[in-house]
Amino acid sequence: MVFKRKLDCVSVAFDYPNIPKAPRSCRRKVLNKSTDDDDDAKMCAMDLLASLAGKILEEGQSSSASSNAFEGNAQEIKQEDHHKPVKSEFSDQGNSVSMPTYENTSDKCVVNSFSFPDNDGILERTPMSDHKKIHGETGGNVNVNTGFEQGEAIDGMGDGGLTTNTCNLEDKTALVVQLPKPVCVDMIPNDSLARHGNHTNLVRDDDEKLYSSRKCSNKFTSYKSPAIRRIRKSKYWKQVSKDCGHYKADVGIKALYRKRKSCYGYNTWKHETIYKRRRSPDRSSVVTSDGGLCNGSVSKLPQKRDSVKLSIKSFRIPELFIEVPETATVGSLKRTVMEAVSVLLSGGIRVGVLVHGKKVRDDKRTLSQTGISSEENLSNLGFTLEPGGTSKVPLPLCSEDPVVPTTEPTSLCERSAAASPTLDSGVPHADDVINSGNVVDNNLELVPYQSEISVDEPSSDSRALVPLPALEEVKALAIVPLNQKPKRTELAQRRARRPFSVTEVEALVQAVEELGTGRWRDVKLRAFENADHRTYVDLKDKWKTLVHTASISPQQRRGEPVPQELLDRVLKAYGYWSQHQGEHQARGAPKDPDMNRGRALDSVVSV
DNA sequence: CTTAGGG
DNA sequence: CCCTAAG
Repeated sequence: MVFKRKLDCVSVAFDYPNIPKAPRSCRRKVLNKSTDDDDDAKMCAMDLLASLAGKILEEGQSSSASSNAFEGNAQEIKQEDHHKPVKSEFSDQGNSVSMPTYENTSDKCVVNSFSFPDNDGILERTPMSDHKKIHGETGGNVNVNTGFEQGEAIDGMGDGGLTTNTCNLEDKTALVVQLPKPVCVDMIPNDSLARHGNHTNLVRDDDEKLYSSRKCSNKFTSYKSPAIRRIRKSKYWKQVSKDCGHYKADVGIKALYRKRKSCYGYNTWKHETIYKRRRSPDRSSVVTSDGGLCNGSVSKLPQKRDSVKLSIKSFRIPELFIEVPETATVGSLKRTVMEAVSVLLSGGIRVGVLVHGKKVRDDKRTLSQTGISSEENLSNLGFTLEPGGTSKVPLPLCSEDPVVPTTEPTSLCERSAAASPTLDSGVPHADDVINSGNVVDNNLELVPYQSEISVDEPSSDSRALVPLPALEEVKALAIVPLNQKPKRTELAQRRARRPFSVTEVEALVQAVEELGTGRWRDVKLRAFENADHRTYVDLKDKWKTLVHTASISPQQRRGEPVPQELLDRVLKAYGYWSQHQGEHQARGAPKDPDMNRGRALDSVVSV
């Protein structure tokens, strides 16, 4: 019961309903993609904890108060949040990284770690450049550390109880969710525990350093028009990659950028799923999400006296990249981190149990059979978090219109209004907004670093990875993510394809006829001012293909057929402007007779 | 930031 | 659609 409450509490932490959709992306897909033969249940973060606990507990305290507990906790948390000065979030422990002086408004950071033992959350930021240092000079492979590499280090407890103080990874790139204060999983009803659960203080992990680098900061500051807005990237990102010194980071950031920019990413929060699971009526001490774990499998232990008590001190999750404009509120920052974590965890995580450093794969075995008992030296017990859980949530689709903010449908657990004024609104508040109105663009970027991992040569990357933990098992685990879904990643990074409609083509042709082929920005402004997803580069490219299309035989054309009439105009304009470079550059439709002579230009569709 | 052009 | 070089 007690432990249950605790779990609920934890779960609550992840339940952020109305979070303004940060760019979710397909990364999530990656996370969910992994398939494992293991019987390990695939579960979400909360479930994870629950599972662990349940697995180890001898007696399945079938508490039925889950729902209530859950809600109750949620409430409390909200209050807590409310009372907590925003400031403390970052200034605690003096460890918190003081924000360097940024010149720009937005910074991309790597969240190396954060923990949430009690109630405070401290987020540290790390500048890419430093990030590199931190992770060693393993080249751009640092990121490969995606997975949950391993867990271990269990601090035995003398009093018969088992305390798994840590379940973390060596990987420093991992985002650490730590529960410094042991979350006791104890069968013995204990109010203190329950209370404890409601007051989680975030404790900063001193081992993990996060920095911010101005290099990684950017200039997504004040855009004026959508057109302009959507143009800063390549250079910028390039810079970042250079500064950061590693490819992976570059990739990740780019992805972030894109996502933020136009919500091309897929909205993949799984809050809903998480929530549902949590709410599941038969959700007991053990979560059985995918036929994986079940109470039965772990309640073999003979008697109560042989029960095993343990507490999981911390879990570490893969590194996350977060981009937050300086103008963002603390609240949005919180949400960002929360979302990142939620996505990551909900994406699918499995728990591995290590006994004496060896992974126990047989879920059917009892703890005692496995050597886990109160009489054993529990320090031999370890847990690992493995990516690879399979999410059942359907892949999110890319929102067609980036301008339309997606509001979290599942706001069962209302977000604390106290956290930030902007919290309850799907739409960022003024202080959150950088751009003129594209909500999406203002959303924070979160990308599980893991998903950013190698794309082309996973094998080589994994090889060059950061030093892996000593344990063989651990190594294997660490590599899993890499080999599991490397390819997918690439796709996620690319902007979704959006074939031009005939209408768009027409508008483009029209504009080019009037402006020529060397003024894409103007074309954009004139004909695609409101098409945020069409950059002038896109238009230029489209024109390029149009010219090509018009030059080939209809049989060779693909995709939605473009009316020959338009193609004719394309060639006409192409020919015209090819001979009149520099002319009419000023503006206005070309009056050159040649242009109109060949065909009835006058019939051009107006606006 | 824009263009222009190759990938 | 991406990336880059160049202005």
